[in-house]
Amino acid sequence: MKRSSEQTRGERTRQAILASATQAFRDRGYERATTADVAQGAKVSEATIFNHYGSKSGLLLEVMESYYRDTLLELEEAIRGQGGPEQQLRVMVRFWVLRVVKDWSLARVFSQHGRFSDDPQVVTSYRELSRGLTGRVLAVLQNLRTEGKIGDDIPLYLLRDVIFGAGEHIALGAAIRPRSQAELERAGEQIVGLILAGSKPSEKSEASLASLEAKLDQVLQRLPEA
Amino acid sequence: MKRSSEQTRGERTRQAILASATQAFRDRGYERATTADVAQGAKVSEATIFNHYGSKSGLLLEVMESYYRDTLLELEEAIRGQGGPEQQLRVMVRFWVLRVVKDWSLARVFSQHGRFSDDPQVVTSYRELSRGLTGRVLAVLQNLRTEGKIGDDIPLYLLRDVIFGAGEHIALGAAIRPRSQAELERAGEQIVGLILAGSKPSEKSEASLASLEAKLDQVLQRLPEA
Amino acid sequence: MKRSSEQTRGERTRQAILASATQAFRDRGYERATTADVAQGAKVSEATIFNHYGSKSGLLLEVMESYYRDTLLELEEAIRGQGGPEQQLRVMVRFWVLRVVKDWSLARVFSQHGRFSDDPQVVTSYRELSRGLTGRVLAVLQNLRTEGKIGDDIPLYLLRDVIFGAGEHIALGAAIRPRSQAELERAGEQIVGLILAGSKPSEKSEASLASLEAKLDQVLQRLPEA
Amino acid sequence: MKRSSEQTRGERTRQAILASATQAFRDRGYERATTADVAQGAKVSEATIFNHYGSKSGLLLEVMESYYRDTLLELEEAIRGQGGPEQQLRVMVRFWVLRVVKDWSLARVFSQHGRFSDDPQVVTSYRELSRGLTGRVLAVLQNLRTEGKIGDDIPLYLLRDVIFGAGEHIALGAAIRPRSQAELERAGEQIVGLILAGSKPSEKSEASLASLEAKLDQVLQRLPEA
DNA sequence: GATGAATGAGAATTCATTCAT
DNA sequence: GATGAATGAATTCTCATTCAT
Repeated sequence: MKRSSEQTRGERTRQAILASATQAFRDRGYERATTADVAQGAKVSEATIFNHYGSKSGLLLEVMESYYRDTLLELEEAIRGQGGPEQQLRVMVRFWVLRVVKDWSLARVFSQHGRFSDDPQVVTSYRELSRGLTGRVLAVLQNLRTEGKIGDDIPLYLLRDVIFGAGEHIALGAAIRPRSQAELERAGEQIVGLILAGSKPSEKSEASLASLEAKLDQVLQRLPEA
Repeated sequence: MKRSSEQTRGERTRQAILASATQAFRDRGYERATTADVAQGAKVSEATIFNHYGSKSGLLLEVMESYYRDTLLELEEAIRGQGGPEQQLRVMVRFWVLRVVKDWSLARVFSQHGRFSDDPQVVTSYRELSRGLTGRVLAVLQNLRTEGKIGDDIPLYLLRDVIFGAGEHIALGAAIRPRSQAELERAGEQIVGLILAGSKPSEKSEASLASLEAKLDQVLQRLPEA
Repeated sequence: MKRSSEQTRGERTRQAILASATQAFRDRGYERATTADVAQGAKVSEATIFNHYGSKSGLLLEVMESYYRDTLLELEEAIRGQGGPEQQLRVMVRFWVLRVVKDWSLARVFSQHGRFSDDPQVVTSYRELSRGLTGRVLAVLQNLRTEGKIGDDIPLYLLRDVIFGAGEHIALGAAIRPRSQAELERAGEQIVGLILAGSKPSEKSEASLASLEAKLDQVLQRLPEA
Repeated sequence: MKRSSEQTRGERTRQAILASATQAFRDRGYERATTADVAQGAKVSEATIFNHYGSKSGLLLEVMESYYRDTLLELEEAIRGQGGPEQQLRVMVRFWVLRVVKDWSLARVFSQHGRFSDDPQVVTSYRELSRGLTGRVLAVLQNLRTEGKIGDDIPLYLLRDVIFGAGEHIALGAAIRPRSQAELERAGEQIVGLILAGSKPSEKSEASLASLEAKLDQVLQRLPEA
């Protein structure tokens, strides 16, 4: 009995369990999702789950890792070939808002248990994984600062917190009063707008307008009167 | 055996349970805090808890209500007598950041179970209570818009989400790398700065753009026709 | 609803559980006796067992302590008022043989898990308890040595091992081919006989021979010449 | 790929499993040694164990048989060419003490499960096997009795129980306070000494000496003073 | 008002065993 | 011969909840 894909039976089972667990954690949270739920969802026996993942927290670990891996891959994909850091930031924030709206519950499970799990591996792994994501954003913010688009007086971590925190709260609101994709993208744009406008070096922007004006004055002086 | 305060014995017991439960939920989260923990902390038997609060979720309900009531009271206190809405916003954000850093775990318990509890009363109540808090912020933001300090193009709920979301993420970061009170207050200031600067109506920059355009018109006039 | 004895309900339940557990461990051994078995035997729910004893190994601990306490008490009772150490030893060995025949399985559970339990309390406690018992025997052996009835060349611990080991093996044999109480008491006597005869200082038998010879000389002197 | 010995692959696998199982039972006891442990130790899959031995208790059966077979062989080897039965007894006891000290845990597994296994084959087989061993000792004791070195009043099974029981208890003590090989051999000698001295035909025994002495005293009283 | 005592309904985890390949 | 994969049946333990006193 062959399969088109080259997965072994075991591999397929693992995937089924992982998918079912992801769903279960999303729907019911970690503690209320039981291994029996997951087994049922994956159409395997509970014992099979333990054969593959060792423990419930081992399952969480892999759900987390797989989820972050995918997310990071999609994020890279989304910003590939985007021009400057500003454009990258726009894409990232949009991406993040949409993603967190879709998967808010899951993200919350990760952030809760990634911090407080009894299983130290979960904690360690979560820290690394989430750093992978936020680090990506911090890097772009750093580029923007280098380009002079973000002032020196505001710490980047704060902007990062604004991005991720606002994203989450939008998701949270969206859970109660659903919003269209367009609205969400717009919200993403506006967050970026807020950040760039609110944190741009203040003297400088007015300064450059002023500098333009000064140059125009020079042009005017050199031109004959109308 | 008298008591200076006029609480009955029952009332004192209720308070002890409430305090213990608050602590337990803060320390261990709702699911992992057991009624036995709470009973031990309050130095009463488990049965007494059920006499007073009927169920574990009933206990959560009262913890939540009592916490929000206190918080809202303190918030009102803090902004009492503050001048304009801008100043009020500053105070509120600073208050919120400090509060959420202190009680992040508890806030998370509320927000998690306020949304997903099996007990519908908890859900209903949470919605109202948190609206009470965010509504307070929205009102001030509305005032700022009326004063022309916030542009029409950015929805206020987004600014609210930025405030609350950023606050939470700062708290979250502070749990790993603790920050001094001064730093936190500064972060609060900067969030307000970001919001006000980033969302201020664009007349100002339009003003200088207009001035530039006027000058360009002059240039065009002085140049010979093509 | 009163009880003739002054035990509380809880106390009665504890006793019932203890009795049932003792029986279950005796009948099936520790690992194969389940907490469900014990609960059924005590006519309580499984949860009640855990309320009272905390864990299965906690239950074993108390079964062990209670059993040793009783046994030691009965032993003291049995040797109370017995004359010299030799008589005491006889009583003890007889007691021990009868006891171990009756409770061989239980003793084996203790000795197995008292040594290899994962629960360190069980191990510690077992060591103390069994020392209490064997110590009693060693003390009597020591007295016998002081009285010159046991030679210096044989270590007492060996005699102790003979007593306890032979007792167990008799019990073991009795499990296959049952023996009457009289037979068992006789076996006890014989073990003591073996020990006293086999380990008595060798000079002594020569001494008494010498004493006999001396007396015979006296007799000869008093008798008329042939 | 050749092998010097002529074992087939299957045979080699069987051996590896047997060795690993023996070790596992010794280290962890029957119940707590899992088939997974055994498989890991033998570097085969769990399924292979079942191919070869059918069940866990089938595995125990073969471990037991193989162990007793080896032990009996070594015992025969040890007493081969030893002179009289007394010398044979000495060798046997010494052998047994050393062996049981080394393999006390394993012996205990056999004796426990040989008696109480659910698998009747294990029980039957254990009975035969252990009879093979103790029978060997009984035979020698019988010879000693025939030689007049053991009195008629003490049953031989009791002496056998003393030998095996004392051996086990010495082993048990040695597990806590390790003893040198010399000490153990000495203990073996002393047990034999005890048995031979303690059970030798009673003509010379102290009881009759005492009785003789008593009669002499009577004679002396009836005789006139010298 | 308070509590000692008891419990039902799970929960995760273990483990010998089977079977298709 | 060997094994990867799967599983049924337990098993210990937890916890909110009830109720007689």
